[in-house]
Amino acid sequence: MSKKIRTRFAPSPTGPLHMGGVRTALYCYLFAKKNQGDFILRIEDTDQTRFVPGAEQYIVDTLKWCGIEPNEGFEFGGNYGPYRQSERKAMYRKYAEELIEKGHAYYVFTSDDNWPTVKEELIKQGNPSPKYDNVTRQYLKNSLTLPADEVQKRLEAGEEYAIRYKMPRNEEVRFEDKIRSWVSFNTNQLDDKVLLKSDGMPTYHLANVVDDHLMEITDVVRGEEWLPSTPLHVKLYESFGWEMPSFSHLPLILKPDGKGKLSKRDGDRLGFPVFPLNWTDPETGEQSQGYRERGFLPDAFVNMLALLGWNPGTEQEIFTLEELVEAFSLERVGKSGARFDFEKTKWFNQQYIKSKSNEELALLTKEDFEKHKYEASVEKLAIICDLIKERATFLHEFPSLGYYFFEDVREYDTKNLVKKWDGTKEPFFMDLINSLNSLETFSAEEIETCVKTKMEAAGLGFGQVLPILRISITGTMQGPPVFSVMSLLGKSICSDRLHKGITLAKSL
RNA sequence: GCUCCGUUCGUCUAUCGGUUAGGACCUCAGGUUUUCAUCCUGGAAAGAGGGGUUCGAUUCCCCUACGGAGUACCA
Repeated sequence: MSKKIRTRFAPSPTGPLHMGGVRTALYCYLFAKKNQGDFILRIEDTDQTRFVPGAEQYIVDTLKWCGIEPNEGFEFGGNYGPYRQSERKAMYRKYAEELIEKGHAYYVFTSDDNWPTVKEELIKQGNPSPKYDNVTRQYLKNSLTLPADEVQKRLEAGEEYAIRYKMPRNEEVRFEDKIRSWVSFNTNQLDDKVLLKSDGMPTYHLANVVDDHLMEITDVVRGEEWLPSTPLHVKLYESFGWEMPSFSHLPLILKPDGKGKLSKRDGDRLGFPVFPLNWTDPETGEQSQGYRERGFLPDAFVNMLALLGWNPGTEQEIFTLEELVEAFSLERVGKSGARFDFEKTKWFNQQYIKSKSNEELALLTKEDFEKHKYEASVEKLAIICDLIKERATFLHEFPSLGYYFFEDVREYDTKNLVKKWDGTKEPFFMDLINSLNSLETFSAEEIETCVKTKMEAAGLGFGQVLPILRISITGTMQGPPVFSVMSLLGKSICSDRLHKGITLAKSL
């Protein structure tokens, strides 16, 4: 019996969760669920200077909206807490010191740490990125170069210090990435990363390894930007003597045009959201629109994200969350970055809107209708949704697509009305109105047969009658079948609008 | 600069040495629909370049080019 699979999503609360982050969370979730495992949310807030109020709640809200709720974690409970690293602060120093005892790390006292100045000097000399590494540390002031008794004295005096990892020289570090297969680095390229900062907080590197171990994480699924620091994490596991999790580094989501990864700027520039939910920056008050508020269904958003970088190897494109869980595997995640395509994203949403039942849509859009002061029962809304859903890409389009069910025609397509109208048709339409008024049930079928018989009797064709009818009723040549619209509108409104339409036609 | 990762239609991608290189978005042309949308049919559209290995490479290896990420007491 192998260990239970446990994955974690570990964002830092520095702002709204980017859609790339959501995708990482989604893949973590899918992988865990696929293997009957647990999905955990851990907040990585070890850099307290970058904390943004509201960001943690945003993460929680996003996961909930997407339907990928953690089994345990921040705000979700569990036995491995606390799940916020700032609340775990006290425990990290012990682990850093364990490394020092084992000879894998060393102290750097803040008071005489000459690295910042040395580094600046090296940059001036043309070294693009000087490293605090196994060579330079010999010439820098730290517990390796200071006399042992002095180090001891300073420690006892309570001097402030940071702890750095002592990266060994010329060692090959290999690890297997589930997406990229074997990756190797030489430690000579690596530097002595800070493990514990002088404020007592761990850096990501220490915290992530310690917490993943303590939380019994079996599979680390994270963004590609972590690939270069993975050898350090591997060395850390080795130094502690801990079992290593598997690693999977996800490719980036790229901007639709040009170069580089997708950023908030691209969304503003090209007119699409990059965040799942609305976000107001607490500092600047700047607003960013979310997918939810833009009228996207969470399942469509999730489906799109899932296929951006992963594919099942079949031609299926529409997946429920359950189906995604069933079909998912990390091995089928692509290696290269995927350019984001908003057109395709819209297509997904359209597919999901079409596939929803009329009742679901009614419930989903009720609020949008009410925002426009359009009140109707869910039953009636369902009928309206049925008529317009194939014409909608976004949820919020429903009210405008069906506004004429709630208020008078705002704007007439006079161009087409003029084209189709001539005075000789007036008697026909007056007669038609009378006949319609005498109809029993005013059902779509009944209206249609009525119009047809009248038309035939008068020797008129669809093309001569329908456009006028349609424009009178809805103002436009576009839209759902007129007879259904008329039926829903009812006899008296139709009669009124027809009269109005004819009057308008005559005046043009 | 250095390290690592990557490279199939405009975009997302399938292909695990032999295919007319398949699908989807977009796009174009038809058809259904009184209109629009939906839907259906069809078209256009791809293996970065150069070397190998092989009877045979999109597929395996190397080089080049290009792209990306990292290079903080940020995550």
